[in-house]
Amino acid sequence: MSLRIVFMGTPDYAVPSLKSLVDAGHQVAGVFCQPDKASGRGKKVRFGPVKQWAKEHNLPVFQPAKMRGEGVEILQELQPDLCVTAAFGQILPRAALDVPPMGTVNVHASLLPKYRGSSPINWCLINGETITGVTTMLTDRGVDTGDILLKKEVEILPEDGVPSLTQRLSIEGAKLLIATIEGMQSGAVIPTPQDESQATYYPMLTKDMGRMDWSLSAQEIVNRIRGLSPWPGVSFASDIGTIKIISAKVLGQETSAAPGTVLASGPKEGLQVAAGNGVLDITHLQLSGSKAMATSDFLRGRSITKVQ
RNA sequence: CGCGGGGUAGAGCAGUCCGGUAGCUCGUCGGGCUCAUAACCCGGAGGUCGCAGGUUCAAAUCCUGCCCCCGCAA
Repeated sequence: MSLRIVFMGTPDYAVPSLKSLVDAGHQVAGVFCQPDKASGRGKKVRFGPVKQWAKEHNLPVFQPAKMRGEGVEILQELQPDLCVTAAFGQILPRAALDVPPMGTVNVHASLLPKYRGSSPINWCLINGETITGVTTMLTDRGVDTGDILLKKEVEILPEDGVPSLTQRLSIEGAKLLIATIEGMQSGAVIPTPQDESQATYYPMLTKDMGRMDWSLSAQEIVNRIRGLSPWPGVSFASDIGTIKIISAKVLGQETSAAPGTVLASGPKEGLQVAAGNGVLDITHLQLSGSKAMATSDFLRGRSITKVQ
């Protein structure tokens, strides 16, 4: 049976879920996303991915600055059976949660109750997890604390960064969402409270998390590079300016050199730096103001002798 | 008008302020040396200096307009 649904989401991660609702034949009565912000070079206003997609498919878009008040009024007028959220970026007030009779389903990019919070994908990578997943849950007043509906595991590949993992999770999330709604309608899906003793919460990322700490092990540094890409990234100061690491790997050797010591730097050797444990081989980097490139290319025209 | 960096050989850069022979590292091609090499030596090829116009005896360099790329900030 087709439902009348209001969708709330903003970035790329949310698009497949929205699309799956439309493809499944549900009536998407409205799409909420964060207000447009002047962004990018030149301060141009550009639409977020969800708004873009919604516009292209002639779905009504609403962008209240705050859900409380104005947003809730719009929601009430839309009279949805169900609300679906996916990386919406706003916490819904109780008045909004009270609107849809069937509740508000959130598509969260982790295996709840682990990795609650706004940046689960980043944190999984930072912590070096090998398995993550997506969870559908009934939103309550806490952050990612509602009853669980369905979960699906997703493997994290060694070469995964935030963009690639986000893409796979968003697709799995979209499938899980459809299965969840079907299950709710048939009664096959039973909301299950989260095990609070297993819960973990991770905060939003901040810019200063991207500062390099050479005392970490090479593997930990690699994990951070993966989990903090593309923003804020991991960067360090060098004798020629601030350098952001695009990708790096752990070199299979030990060193007694102090963390932060440049062990090799050249077009052929690449850039090898001693970490707290092991050696970091920086394979792709980007000098501030310049574009990203392979380290071997970069070192044809520049040389790095010191890092901090 | 948010701030800023950049476009020069296949790649990455210097040269531009102060106009005057197109330079460096790597790659590539040929030759040499070595038990050997991400080693070394010798030699060569390869560039409308982003595009268009202007100034000049002379423009990568100075002036004007345009195109494209990137960092910060948000």
